[in-house]
Parts: sequence; structure tokens; C-alpha cells
Amino acid sequence: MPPEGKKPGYHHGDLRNALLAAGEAELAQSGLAGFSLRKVAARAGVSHSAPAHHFGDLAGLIDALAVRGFDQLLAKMQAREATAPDDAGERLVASGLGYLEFAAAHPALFRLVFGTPMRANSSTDLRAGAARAYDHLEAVVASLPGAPGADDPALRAEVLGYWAQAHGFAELLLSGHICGDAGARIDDQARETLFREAFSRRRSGAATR
Amino acid sequence: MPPEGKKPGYHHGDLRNALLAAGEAELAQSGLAGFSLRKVAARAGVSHSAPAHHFGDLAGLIDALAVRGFDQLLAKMQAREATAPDDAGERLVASGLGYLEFAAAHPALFRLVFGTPMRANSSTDLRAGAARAYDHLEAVVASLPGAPGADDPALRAEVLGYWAQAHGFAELLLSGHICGDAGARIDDQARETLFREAFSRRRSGAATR
DNA sequence: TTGTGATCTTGACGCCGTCAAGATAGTCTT
DNA sequence: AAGACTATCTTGACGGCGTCAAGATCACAA
Repeated sequence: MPPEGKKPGYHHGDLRNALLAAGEAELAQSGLAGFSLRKVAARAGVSHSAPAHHFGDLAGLIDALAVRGFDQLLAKMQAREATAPDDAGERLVASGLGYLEFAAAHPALFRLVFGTPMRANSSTDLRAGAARAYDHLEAVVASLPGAPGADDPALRAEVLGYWAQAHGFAELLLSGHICGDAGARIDDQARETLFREAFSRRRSGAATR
Repeated sequence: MPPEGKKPGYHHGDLRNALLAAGEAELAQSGLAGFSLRKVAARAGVSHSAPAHHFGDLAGLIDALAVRGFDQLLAKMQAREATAPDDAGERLVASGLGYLEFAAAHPALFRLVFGTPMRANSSTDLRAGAARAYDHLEAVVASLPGAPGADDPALRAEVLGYWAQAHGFAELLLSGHICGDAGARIDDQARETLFREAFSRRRSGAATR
């Protein structure tokens, strides 16, 4: 039976995607702390070791979820850029705001994506997803007036500088180190204006050297 | 028996500190993934539920380790600043390099420190440790020529901008998204020059607006 | 000497990831 | 059409985990 129709009992038909969806739902609802293979399986309505056949082990499921997470992150960035005025600088700011938007909307998934170190044993899918996101950011940075050329190694430093600032801002937000005046969770709008200010203050060059 | 001499059997004498040291050793050796209360207890040579009396539960031990981690992080920043020339900008760069140095030297502890969100239920010790680190960075930023005044809300944005960039760089390093040319782990020296370049490119103001 | 409270151990519980073995259902061959 | 094969999913078991309740041991003070 193709990935259509109800579950006829023993065989699911599209269990892999169902498990990924259940995993995202579990992350969104219960966070990353108590994330468990058995809960995901139960949410999908299958036995506790059904996921093993599709993902191998817990690391495999996390890897697959991270691939989807990277794609969603990139999509958020692009969606935000599409709303920006036709200016390279504004597009870069919008890209960062999309980054923050994703982290705030899916904190557990964001932490999962960047939680497992990207090593040689990571799946090629995951490496490809990360490369897609990086390449997109690089293209945005390269379109800035006065940016280093595509073959200039300084471009890498430039891209990493922007990426690090947006990523650090997102991490500090999720860690609770950037909060409202009363220590409460920061508002969506306040988050954006604060990032805009911090981001453009840096870009205008405040000080020495 | 005061916290001196060998362990006379049943009572340890200084178990709390011994458990904290064992926890750091366990983090350094086995990382954050398989970190377990029982392993820490075993490493300290006590039964599996001895830590409960001193830390309550696993979250309590992690909280206490995070407090020490914040202090070590701040110490690394200050140590690096002490080696910098007497210039506000250089001191800021050195502070960031100390931040990176700590993250690279104690990756699991670094992730533990920023892993658990800082919420209202965090211990006052932890909040104080985080505040000490922030206040120090704020002082360094405030000493920059042309920096906003201590009462100017723009100072906060400025501080967060610098913090976010250093923190993001550290996180991306630990995530393996900043690596050498062949995808291998980046060298200590290469890390520093790359951060210096990314950091100062931003500060010199590369582009529009 | 006799408590008395702090400290640590022992044992149990349920949840976890993983593995081995078996049941079931499509698919392919003849 | 019948049988075999393979992919898929279930069941049951194992050790490790955090946590709790109960008991053992020690330091110290009355």
C-alpha cells in the first residue's frame, strides 16, 4: 500500500515520515530534555523498537530530524528575506531575523540541530543540509557592496562573523540570557528590535582600529 | 573530621566538592552525552544515591557545575585580557579569545553551562555567576572609546552584540561547523586568527548603511 | 552514656536504548 | 496459483538510568 490510506494493522505504509512528524511534535511539546525513542514510537502508534528498522538507533533519528531542521531553518531565512526591501544590507538583516524566528518558534529542534557535533560520521544528508544553509548565507553576504570576492578567503571570515552573531543571539535567547526587563521571556517584537540594534551597531563600526 | 585526611570509610568529609570535581572529570573525559549521576558517584567512590543528599537531583548537580563553569569562563576571559596590550579594543578581542579558549578546552562543560535554560527556578548562585560574567563584559565594552554611557540603553545592545558574536563562534566551533580545510578539527592558532579576522572585519564596518 | 541529626548505603521502581527472536505482510519467482 | 523471499513490525529481555523509601553509620552535644 502506497503512503496513502489508513494503517491496515501490521504494516504502516509510511512509518518513516510518520516517525519524523511524531518526533517533531514530541520536541515541540516536551522539549529536548525528555526526548525518547519510545515516546516517539508511542506517539506514532507503533511498538517501541519499530524506529530501529528505519533509523538504526536514537542517533539516526536525531540525524534525520536535524536534516529536516536545517531545511526549515533555511526556509525561514528565505521567507524573511522575501519580505525585505531590495537592499543587500536589509536582506542580510532579514536573514538573521529569520534565523532568530526559527530558533524562537522551535527551540528544541534548533538545539537538536546544533546539539550533535557535525563530524565525519554524520550522514551525508546532514552535511548537505548544513552546506545548503551556509551557501545561501554566503550568497547574501557576497551581494553586500564592498564584500570580498567569491575566491577571496576573507569572504569566509565575513560569513562566519555574521553567522556567529545571529547564532549566538539565538543561543543566548534560548539559554534565557537575553530577557525582558523583569527577567521575563522577551517579546517577539522586542527581540527583533534588540537584534536589529545590536546587529547594525556592529555594522556601523563603533570604535577603535 | 574536617575536609582533610583520607576517607575513613562511611563518611567522606568533603563529598560535595569531591562530587563536583568528579563531575568535571567525567564531563572532560566522556562528554555531556552519557553524563550520569551514577557515574559521577562511582568516580567519587560513593554509592549511586549519595549525590542526592548534596544536590537534590541531577538538575541540582548540573546547576552547581554550571556555577563553577561560569566562574572558570570568566577567569579565562580575564586571564586572556591580562596578556593584551593596554587598549580597550584589544582587551575586548582578548576577552572573546578567552571565551573561545574556554569553550575549546572544556566543550562539555561549556555546553552544560549554556544548555539548561536560565529560568526563574535557577539557583541564585547560578544567576549571580552569569551576572558576574555579563557585568565584566559590559565593563570592557563600556571602556571602548565612543561607547554608550552606563545609563544608555544602547550599551546593552552593544554588549549583547559582542557577546553574541563570541558565543556564536564558540557554539559553531563545538558543533563542527567551523572546521579546517579538509573538514578536520580546527587548529588552536587557526581558530584565533579566524576569530580575529571575523571580529575585526565586523568592527571596521564592511559595508552599507 | 545516650540520644540526635547529618551523612551515606541498600534495594526497589519505572523508563530508557538496544538487541535477538518471532510474527506478519507485501513481492517476486516459477 | 503456490511457494519463497524480504522488508516491516512486535514481543520480550537485558543492563543502565534517575529517583524514592528505608536502614545503616558516624560525629557531636547534652
